[in-house]
Amino acid sequence: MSTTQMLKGIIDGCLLAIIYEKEVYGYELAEKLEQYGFDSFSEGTIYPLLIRMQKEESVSSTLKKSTAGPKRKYYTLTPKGEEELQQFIARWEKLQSNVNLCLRKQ
Amino acid sequence: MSTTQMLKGIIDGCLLAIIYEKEVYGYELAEKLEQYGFDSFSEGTIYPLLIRMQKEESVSSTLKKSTAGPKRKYYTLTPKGEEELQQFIARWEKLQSNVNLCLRKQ
DNA sequence: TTCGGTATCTTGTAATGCAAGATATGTTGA
DNA sequence: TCAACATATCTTGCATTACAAGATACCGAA
Repeated sequence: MSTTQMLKGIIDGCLLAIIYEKEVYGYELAEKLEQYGFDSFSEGTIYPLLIRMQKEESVSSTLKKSTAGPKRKYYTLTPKGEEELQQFIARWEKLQSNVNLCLRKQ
Repeated sequence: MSTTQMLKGIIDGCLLAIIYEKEVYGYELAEKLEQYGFDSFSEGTIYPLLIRMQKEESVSSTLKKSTAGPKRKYYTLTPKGEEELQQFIARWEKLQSNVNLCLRKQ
């Protein structure tokens, strides 16, 4: 993952972090991101990302019955996903530092 | 500018911040970004951005002779650009806080 | 006069976030 | 019973983006 991916891929990292914390399903992820202050990540953003991440073997999923509604697809991190989370954190911290260097000057 | 633009448009904000600090030309901007820790923003990224920002009247430019080489196009912020810089700073701070909320949990 | 460094710009590509909407399941109440 | 609603996932198509690669041009010095 290059710097490009970093700039564009901030949500990926957030998803990894939330999944790491606790097994969650897609719909729940959208709600959590909103709780954390993001302005509305539609499912049109999240589901394709989860599918991609599963194809890349960063997450795995299992279907479970819901109390109300169709089956939920719960996601957990694979070892590869955990590694990617660590790499994301490192890149995110570098990005923060770089951008803040640009801004501090004024 | 939406959240999408925010995620993708971090470099825009950095350019605005650097130009605000001091009149600069494109080639110089690429060097500064590298100084600040960014991993190599090629001119293929920066020049199209500057052209777009000028079209949107966030920056204005004047040509000046160089000590060595072709004329340099020096950029300064317009009032609109200054306003956008302030908006970028606000969005950047919100983004930092949101992402760090996701990460802090683990 | 040619070579290397400086400087800007263009073209084409892959990836991204998302709006919009399709699809499916379960609960509830009229 | 069955219509309405909330839950839940997935797909399609679009505009934007960062960037690699390379074209163009100018200048000074060897």
